[in-house]
Amino acid sequence: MGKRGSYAKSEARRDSILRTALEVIDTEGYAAASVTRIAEAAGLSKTGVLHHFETKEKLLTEVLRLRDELDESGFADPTASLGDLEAAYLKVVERNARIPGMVELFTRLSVEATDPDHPAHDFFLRREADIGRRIAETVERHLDERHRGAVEPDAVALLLLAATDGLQMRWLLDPEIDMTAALATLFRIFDAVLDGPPQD
Amino acid sequence: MGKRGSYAKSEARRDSILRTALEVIDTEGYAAASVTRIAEAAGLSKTGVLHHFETKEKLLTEVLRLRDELDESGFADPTASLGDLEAAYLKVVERNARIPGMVELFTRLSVEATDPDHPAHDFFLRREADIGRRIAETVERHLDERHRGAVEPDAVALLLLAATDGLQMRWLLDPEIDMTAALATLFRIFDAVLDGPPQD
DNA sequence: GTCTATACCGGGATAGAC
DNA sequence: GTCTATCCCGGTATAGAC
Repeated sequence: MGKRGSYAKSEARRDSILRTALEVIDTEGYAAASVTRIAEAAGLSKTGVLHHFETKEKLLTEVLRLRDELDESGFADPTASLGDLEAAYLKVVERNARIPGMVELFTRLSVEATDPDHPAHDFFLRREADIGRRIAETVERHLDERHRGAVEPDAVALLLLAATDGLQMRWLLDPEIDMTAALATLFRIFDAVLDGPPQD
Repeated sequence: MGKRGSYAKSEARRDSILRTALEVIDTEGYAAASVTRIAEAAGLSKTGVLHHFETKEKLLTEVLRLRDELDESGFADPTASLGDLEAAYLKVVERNARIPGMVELFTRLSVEATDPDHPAHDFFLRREADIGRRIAETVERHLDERHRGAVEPDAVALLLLAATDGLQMRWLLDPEIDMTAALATLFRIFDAVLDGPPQD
């Protein structure tokens, strides 16, 4: 040992780079998601940044991971109600609607990561599974309080996530789209079905 | 004048190239969506293909436009019922679930075309508006028969389109996903709400 | 282990030669 | 109008300073 200091420094550097990248992309848009620009903003050279993350793709994957961590505060709660979930979810989407750069980064990486060989492939697979499971659990619990069997929680979770991604893509194409309103409508529809009379 | 024959020939060539491209992508996947491969399959040189379409992006945009034409037979009918729409819609998605190459092309272009300067930007803007309007009209008509005011048709159309795009993206990431089942569930939920008691 | 300098590669834009 | 030369830029690989 005696290397402890180095590890700590490296960790701090990585974190500092990621937070800088996050901010730069938020304020300057997706165009700022270049290694050069991020390095410049973080106060070191391009090579310096790459020393910590190896490739651009890995760096950006970590940026997304950090963003998720910061966003997650809301719907990580396993005891949340459906209303809590909706509120937390809409809050995140509403915030996203002000940072096209980050949404674009997320969407582009989502598509790239479709390739099983892409460094972010596993990240997205896990991410979708994790968030989906948490949503499904909340829906499941909601059903306990009323009546079961009407709708499969997994299907609701999948639809909610897919609709969100699709809306973000569409919003990038046409910023006039009101993502929050559309998702609020979807929640309202879910509510109507989940709270409706039990299926026979 | 005197060039009439050329125009006709050029039109025929364009069409033949597009149909070849469609088939090649369907059978060989997204990797086959290269100008070289398409040219080869269509029996002319790369330059020959580009002579008719200028850039790869414009060529691929036209491929998507042709695919839409071929798919549209189903839900172009302005007198269709909600059930008809659902059947036609699910048929298209079900077919897509067998041709990852075309879905990948569509998804990738969707994201690229997000840029207002992209040659396919207007195409996608118009496409989404057109299909959305048609869906909304069908929903609207469905509401006439029962009760209005419960849900805005435009919101339903937007959600359906967004969910479809999101599901396709997710399916590319994880082919285990059953897109058709998920969309069938969404239709079922829409039905439940639209057929429910009028809102007060 | 952290970081810089430099050079390389590929794509896209630009400009000038023909 | 085309073809080529050149340059810039972003990402990557290597050598070496500290």
